[in-house]
Amino acid sequence: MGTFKIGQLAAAAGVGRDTIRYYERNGLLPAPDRTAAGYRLYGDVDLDRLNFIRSAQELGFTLEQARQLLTLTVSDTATAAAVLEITLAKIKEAEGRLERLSHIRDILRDLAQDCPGEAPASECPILVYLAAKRRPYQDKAMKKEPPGER
Amino acid sequence: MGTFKIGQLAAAAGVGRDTIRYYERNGLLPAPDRTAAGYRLYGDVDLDRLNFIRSAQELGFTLEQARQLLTLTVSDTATAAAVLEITLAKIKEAEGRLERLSHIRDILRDLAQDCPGEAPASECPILVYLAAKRRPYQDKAMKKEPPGER
DNA sequence: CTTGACCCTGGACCGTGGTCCAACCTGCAA
DNA sequence: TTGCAGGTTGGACCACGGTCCAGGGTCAAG
Repeated sequence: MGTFKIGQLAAAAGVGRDTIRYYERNGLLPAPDRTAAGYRLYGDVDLDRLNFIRSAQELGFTLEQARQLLTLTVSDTATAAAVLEITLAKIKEAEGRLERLSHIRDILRDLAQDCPGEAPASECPILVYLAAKRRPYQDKAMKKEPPGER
Repeated sequence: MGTFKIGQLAAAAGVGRDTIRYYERNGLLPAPDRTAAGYRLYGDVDLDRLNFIRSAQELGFTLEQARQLLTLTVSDTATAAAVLEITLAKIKEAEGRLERLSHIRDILRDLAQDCPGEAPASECPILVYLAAKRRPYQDKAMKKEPPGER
């Protein structure tokens, strides 16, 4: 407990020194006190914050979302509803990804099943599938959100 | 049929001109013939290649993998086994992601369920979860592969 | 002849989450 | 005193898959 320099905090949290400075630059950690020589000084709260961030990342939150969640934890006017909103959005996002991804897995699995090990690649149903005609592209003038599973 | 300039190919494939030049630089499309003025000239095979790439991307393949798959389709010595290998790896990858992601969704769903809409944020189980102590970090000296769902 | 649409090149820039580097300063031990 | 581990800064660089831009050339229509 007490105060650490950046290397100690980094070691305790399992991140790099640069990561801590990066978080500071991006508003995930407050600018810490400094020694006379300019060394950053941290306390247990900072370790807690780093751990919070890591937990949030493991749940798929971006750093920006982690920042928002941290703001809510220290706010004394925020209600749980704000946290719930972020979380519900994350759940929807996860479900969308799950659906797309399991669809992809199903297609790949079916194709792989029919693939004869020997035999020239040209007969492989996977390549046949990929080479199959697509409906010709029509504009829709939509931008954003490229293909892939996300 | 016949030959297009880059803008026509781009429109037909539903990608940007820059994307086509980017693919060329990265070996996904062969360097095309040029007019006397230096304009790129494409044919139907190029459209097929672009469509192949888009299909591959939709199945979650990276451009590098798409490039490998394209190489296999034109190779006359390659066997289906090589394609299968890439595909099986992709399936395993998809399954890993699915597992991690559905685990995340489950946790978020449980937390969201217990979250009281009104009430100060500090009582929200989501924030409580994120603020919970982690087992202190011990080195393991492993690098690579940060947290998150991937 | 000019206009506009299209094409060329090389290079910068985007988001995300860092990582690495040079050049310098500090604090402690031998 | 010197060495070395640690700290400081600003800025460059990584993957990935593009996107955009400036400064020029080309080509057909009016």
